Amino acid sequence: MLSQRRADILNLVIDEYIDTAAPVSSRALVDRHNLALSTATIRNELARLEEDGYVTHPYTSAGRVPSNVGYRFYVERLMEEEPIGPAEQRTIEHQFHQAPPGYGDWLRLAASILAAAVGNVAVVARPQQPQPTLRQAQLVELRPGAALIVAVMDDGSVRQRIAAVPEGEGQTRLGERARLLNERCAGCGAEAVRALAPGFADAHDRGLALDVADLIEEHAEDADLHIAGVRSALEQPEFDSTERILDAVQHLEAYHLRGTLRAAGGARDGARILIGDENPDDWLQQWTVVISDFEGPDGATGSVAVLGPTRMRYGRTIPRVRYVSSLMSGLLQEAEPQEAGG
Amino acid sequence: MLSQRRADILNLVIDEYIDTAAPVSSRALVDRHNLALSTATIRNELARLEEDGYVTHPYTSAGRVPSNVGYRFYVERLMEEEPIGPAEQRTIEHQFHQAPPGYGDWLRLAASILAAAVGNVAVVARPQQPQPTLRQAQLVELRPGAALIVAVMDDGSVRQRIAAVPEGEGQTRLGERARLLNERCAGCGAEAVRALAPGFADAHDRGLALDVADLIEEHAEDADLHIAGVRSALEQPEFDSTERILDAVQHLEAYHLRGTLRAAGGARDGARILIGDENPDDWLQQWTVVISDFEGPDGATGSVAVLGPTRMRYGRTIPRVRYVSSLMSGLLQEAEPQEAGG
DNA sequence: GGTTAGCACTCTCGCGGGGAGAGTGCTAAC
DNA sequence: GTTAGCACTCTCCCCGCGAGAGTGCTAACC
Repeated sequence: MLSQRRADILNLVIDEYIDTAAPVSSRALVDRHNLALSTATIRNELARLEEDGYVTHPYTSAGRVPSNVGYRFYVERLMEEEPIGPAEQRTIEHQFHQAPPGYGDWLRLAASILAAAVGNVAVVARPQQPQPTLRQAQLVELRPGAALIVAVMDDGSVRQRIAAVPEGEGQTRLGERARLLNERCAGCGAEAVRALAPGFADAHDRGLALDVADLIEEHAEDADLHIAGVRSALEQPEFDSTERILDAVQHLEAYHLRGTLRAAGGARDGARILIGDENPDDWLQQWTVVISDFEGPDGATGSVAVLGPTRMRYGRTIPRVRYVSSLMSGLLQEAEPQEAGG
Repeated sequence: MLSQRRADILNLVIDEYIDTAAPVSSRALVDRHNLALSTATIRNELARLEEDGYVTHPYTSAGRVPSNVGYRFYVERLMEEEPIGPAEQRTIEHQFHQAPPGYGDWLRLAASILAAAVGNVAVVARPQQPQPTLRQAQLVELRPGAALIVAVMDDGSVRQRIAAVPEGEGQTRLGERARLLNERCAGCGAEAVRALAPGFADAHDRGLALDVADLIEEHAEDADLHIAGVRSALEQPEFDSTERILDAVQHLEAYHLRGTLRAAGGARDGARILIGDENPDDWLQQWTVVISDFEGPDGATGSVAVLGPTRMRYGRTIPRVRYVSSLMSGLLQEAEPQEAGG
C-alpha cells in the first residue's frame, strides 16, 4: 500500500498530467501546489512510485506520466468527483427538453450534450429488451420474388430484412400473409415464433415465420446507437499523428461500437470503467471507456458511454455519464410530469 | 476552345496528377509518354493552359496542377471511362449476393463494396418515396404520459417520435388507439392524415394523428444512409494536416450528408458530378461528389454517391457509381431471378 | 533517517545554414 | 513553330548545435 504522502503526490501528478498532457516534473509539482518539500524529495518519491508501477518515464530525463495502474488507483481511491453544479444541471436539462421531435434526434441530442459536457466521444445506445418480442411485422413488396420484412418489437426497436416470397404476388396478398403472421406471432419471442413456424399451412409462410424469428434475435439497426464528439476527442494532443486519428475514425462507427458497450469493467457506483489495456478491443488500448446502463420501459436496457484517451478528466466524466444515464432513465421510464409530444 | 494538342496535354497532365498527386512537370510528360516534342514546347503549352485557367502553379517553379475548370473539362471531354471488366463485375455481384441478412447490413455492404472499388468515401441512401404514405403506426408505452410512435411507411422506411398520451393508460389502451389510427389513416399521406385528424372524437387521438402526419413528412432515420471508406479517402495525400482530417471527419456523418446527396450538378450519363467549388457546401470546396440516383419499388428513389478529393480517378469512379446504382435498382425493383431470403 | 543543495548528465526541441534537386521562364537560334 | 541553353527560384532534407528542461546521484544538513 502507498503511504499517504506518496498517494497525495500520485494524485497531484495525475491531476497535473490530465490538465497539461505533458510529463510532470518535480519542479512543477512543488511550484504549483506550494509544497513544503524540495524538488529532490519529490523526485525520490516519484522514483518510488515508478518502482511500484504507478507512473513511468517516457525517456531518461523527462517528467512522469501516469501508467494504467496509476489511473486505476486514481479512479478508485484518489480522484475527487467534480459535482454537476445547479447551473450546469439546468443547462443540460434545458437542452434535453428542447429536443427535436424525432426519437433518433433525441438520442443523438443526448449523445451530443454528453459529448459537449466531457469533451470526448459520447455514445448513447437505445434501450432494448434482452429478449424482445414481436409487436408487428409488415411485408413491403420490393420486386417479384422478394419483399422487405419490417418487424417492430415491443420495445419499439425495428429490424428489417429482405425475404423470399412467391413471385407474382402483389402487395395485397403480401398484406394477407403479414396479417396471418401477426395474428399468430404477435407478442412472441424468437423461440416462440420458431416453434409456431411449422404450424403454418403454406410453405412460404413458414419461411417468413422463421425469418421473423431470426429478426427478433438479431441486433436492432445501428441507428439505435448514436455517437457524438468525435472531433473534440481527436483534437486532444494524444492524436498527433495522422495514423492514430485514422485508426480511431475507423473504429468509431456505430457498427463496431455495439460490442464495446457490453464489456465488463471495474465498476464505480453504477458506472463501468475500462482503462487502457483493461479494454478487450485492441484498438482501445490507449483509450478509457466509461459506461453507464440505464433502464428503459419494460426491462429494456440502454447504455450511455464516453470514450476518450486514458488521460481523461475522470472526475468530470464519470458523474456526467452517470447523470445523463439517469436522466435518460427518468425520461424514458419513470413517471415524470413533462410535455413530450410536438 | 482548346486546340487538339493543348487538350491532349491537359489530359495527360490531369491523368498524371491524379496518379501521382504531385505537380506535373514538362519533363515528366515528355518522358512518360514518349512525346515527340521537347520539354520547352510543352512548357509553352502549359503556360497557355494556365492563362486559360485549366491548370495552376502552386509556386513559381513547380509543376502544374489542374484547376476545377480543368477537371470539369476533363470530365466532360477528355476522360476515358475505365470499363468494369468481367472479373471485377463478377466480384462485385458476388459480394452483393453474399449479403448478410439484415436490410441495413445489405445497404452498408453496398456502400463498402463501392468504397473499396473506388478507394474513396461511398454513401448509399435507402430508397424513399418522395410522398410517402403510412403503412401502419404502433404506440409503445414509455412512461405514464408518453409513448413512442413507430410509423412504418409504405416504402418500408420507419420514423419514430415520442408523443404525449393520457397518463395512466396502459399498453392495451394504447393498442386500441393505434388500431383506430391505423383503421382510418393507413395508406394516407401526410396531408390526408392531417385532414382526417379533426375527425377523431378523442382529443388525444387527434393529437396523435397530427403527430403521425408530421412523421410522414419527416425524413427517415439517418440509419437509412450508409457510409463507408472514410479511412481510405482520408489516407490520400491531400489530407496531410490534422485539421483537414478532422474537418472531413466532422462532416462525414449521416446526419449532415443527406442534403449533400440532393445537390444538383453537371450530369454525365445519369451521374451528377460536383467538382470543388461547384459544391454548395463550404466544407466540400476541395471535394468532388459523384451521385447516381436509383429507383426502388413504387417510385421510391435512393442514391449512391462517392466523395473524394477533386483529384479523384474520375474515369474509374463514375462508371462504378453508375454500376452500383443500377445494381441496387435491379435488386430492389426489377424482376430478377435470385435467391434473396435467408 | 528523512530532507535538501548541488552538479553532472541526458534527452528533446527548435532554429538556421546549406546544398542538392527539380522545374520554370526567357532568350536566341534553328 | 520548335528547341537548346541557361539563369533563376523555390522546396526539401539533412545536419549540427545550443538552449532548456529534468533527472539521478552524492554529500551534507537537521
